[in-house]
Amino acid sequence: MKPRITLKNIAKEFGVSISTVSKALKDSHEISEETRGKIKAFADYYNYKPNSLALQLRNQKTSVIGVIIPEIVHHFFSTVINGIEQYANEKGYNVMVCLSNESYEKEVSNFTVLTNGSVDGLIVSVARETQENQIYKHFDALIKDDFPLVLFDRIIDEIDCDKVIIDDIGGAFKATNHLVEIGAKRIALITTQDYITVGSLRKEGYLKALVSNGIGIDESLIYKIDDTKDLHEQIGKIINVKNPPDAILAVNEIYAAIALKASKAKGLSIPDDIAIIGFTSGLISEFTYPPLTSVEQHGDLMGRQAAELLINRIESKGPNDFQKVVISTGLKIRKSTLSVN
Amino acid sequence: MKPRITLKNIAKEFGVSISTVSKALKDSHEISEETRGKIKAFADYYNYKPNSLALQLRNQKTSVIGVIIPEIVHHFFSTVINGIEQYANEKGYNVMVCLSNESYEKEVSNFTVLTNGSVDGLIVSVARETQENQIYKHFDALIKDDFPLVLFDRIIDEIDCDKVIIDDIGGAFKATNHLVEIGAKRIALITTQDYITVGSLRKEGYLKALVSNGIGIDESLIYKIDDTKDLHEQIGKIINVKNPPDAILAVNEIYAAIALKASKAKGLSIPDDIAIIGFTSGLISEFTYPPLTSVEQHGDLMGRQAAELLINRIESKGPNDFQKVVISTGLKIRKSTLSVN
DNA sequence: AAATGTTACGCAAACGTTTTCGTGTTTATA
DNA sequence: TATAAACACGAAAACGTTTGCGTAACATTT
Repeated sequence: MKPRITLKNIAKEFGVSISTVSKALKDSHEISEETRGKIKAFADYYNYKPNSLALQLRNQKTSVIGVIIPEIVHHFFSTVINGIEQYANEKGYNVMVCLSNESYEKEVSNFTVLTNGSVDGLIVSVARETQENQIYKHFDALIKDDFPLVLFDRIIDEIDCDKVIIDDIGGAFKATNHLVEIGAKRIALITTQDYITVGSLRKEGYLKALVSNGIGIDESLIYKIDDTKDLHEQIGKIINVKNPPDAILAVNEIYAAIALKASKAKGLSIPDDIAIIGFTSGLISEFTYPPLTSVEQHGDLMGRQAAELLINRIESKGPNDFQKVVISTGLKIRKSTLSVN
Repeated sequence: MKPRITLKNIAKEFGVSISTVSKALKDSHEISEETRGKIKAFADYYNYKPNSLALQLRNQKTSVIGVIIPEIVHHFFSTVINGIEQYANEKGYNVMVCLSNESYEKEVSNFTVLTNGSVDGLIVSVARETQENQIYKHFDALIKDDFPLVLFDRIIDEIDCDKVIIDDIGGAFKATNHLVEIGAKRIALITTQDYITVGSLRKEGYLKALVSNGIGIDESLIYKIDDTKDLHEQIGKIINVKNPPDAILAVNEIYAAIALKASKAKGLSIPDDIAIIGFTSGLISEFTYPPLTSVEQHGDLMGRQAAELLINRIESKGPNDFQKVVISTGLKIRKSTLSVN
């Protein structure tokens, strides 16, 4: 790569000082019209652009936001990034994305790299392993230094910072209510392991709805999927019993789609024999047969919110109280809960 | 935010020079065991970490890779980013993601920001608008300076740099052949506007397969979708005619899924009345009913390749010839082309 | 006793920029 | 004609780091 042209180069070219060049390029009245013209023409011709590293160092500001997420090949997270990027860009920030791959170690290493001055603030969704082990040292270090930090979706209550979450309880509540309304009696919940906060929150909403409808809680209808094992097998077992549930609430799109597939394979009719709702963020629900009723998560909005909180934090002088923003969900009703009759 | 601790702080604390501190922290033998110990303990206690901006400026290296893609809420692109991130990380690089949103202007502005010293190299998939207008000034500027650049998927032939592409021709060829093999006579192609390179390459493979099978080319079976208009309407028109095609090759998953939906709505049986194949990168194809046979694109691999080419370019001294790597596709056969009979 | 070697540190340049504060020269004012 | 502005520029510090070189003070060798 050719070395980039610098102020020093230009200065040498005209036998003037670096500061003269700098001022000339900034149209300072301190520099004569003549000198200014020459320098600007030259700089323009050689496509001079100030080295942003130097500027960042001098201004003690990078205008970069770091984002650490568990994975990127996941529709929900990409919509969030999209939202972050949109808002950040409007405000003149760039986005640096790092993946933890659900690993604690990787998350910590991302923290170390990003908080060494490369970014002005951090937006994080916690890795599964971190949630599992509950080791938050890397967060504590940031908090102690008042480093701008926003957690989203997979948050940690103990950490004192701005947070953005989906209204998981409300979403599951609405969905479960809907299932009750269409006549379901034995509503199964397909969820994640307990340490995944969103999983347990959705379970909470599910339980709340059952209670408020006077339906008894049947623990045997709550299935906790292990994401590291075969999904089709685990979910198949829920459907392939003598007396399967008459409705299913799945905490994500994949679980719901697999349950749908398994139900059809067993010859059950949907929604008449079994109604299915999934939390969603992707396009699958729309294209299954029948299409899946789903709890919509508005990842874009979540990303925008997170970015807004972070940038406010970065640019604010005084200490403000930390906020916890809740993004409400929508229930998109499709054929998997809508009897044609 | 609390100001971060620097070498200068530590130096002042112990009344030594900055260089002494720097050397002590690097375990230099030039510094006495005693001084070294004190300094390291202090630095450790206050969690000193060298400011990476300063290092980047000094070393003239950021260890950051810039990635510019048209959109991120797109399964294919997220898999590519995933691949890039994986490989980059293995090599000690970080990834900065920018979105062009298919806009020429945004792409240019991303170029400007990223090439001002923030990144060591750039991986780009060209925005639709740029392909449409064929204005490549921003690329030319980079090429002239030998700035490390890799194009992927949506590439520009005229630009002299490393490139990674999907074997679009081969993929479409294989898919079309498969359709012929299962007995299709009137194979429609649902593709994009011509200026989208991948679209026209896939069309090329489609045509090649027809020719090699001695099937006449019927231009009226080639449908060019306008992404800015209603997809369901445009694709519906293809199916809802007296004599619809008996097979469809769609250049992406969404087109294929919509065609499938429209066919079912019309009461056509799949694959017996109409067989469907889509290029894919997402999960939709797996969960439609029936599941869609698809041309798999291996975005992860593509990302890894792009990152590898770029990092080699960044780290290589002498000028090497530019490479064009072709990632081959797979044909995943599912029920949409597999008659149950 | 002189020469040499070792130890333990500091100085200063370099990366590229901005900006404050001089300062020498010219021009305008009293 | 002396004095004050106005003009046009340069020096240097600052952001935080690394590193080659210089050098005192002390230790060892011949």
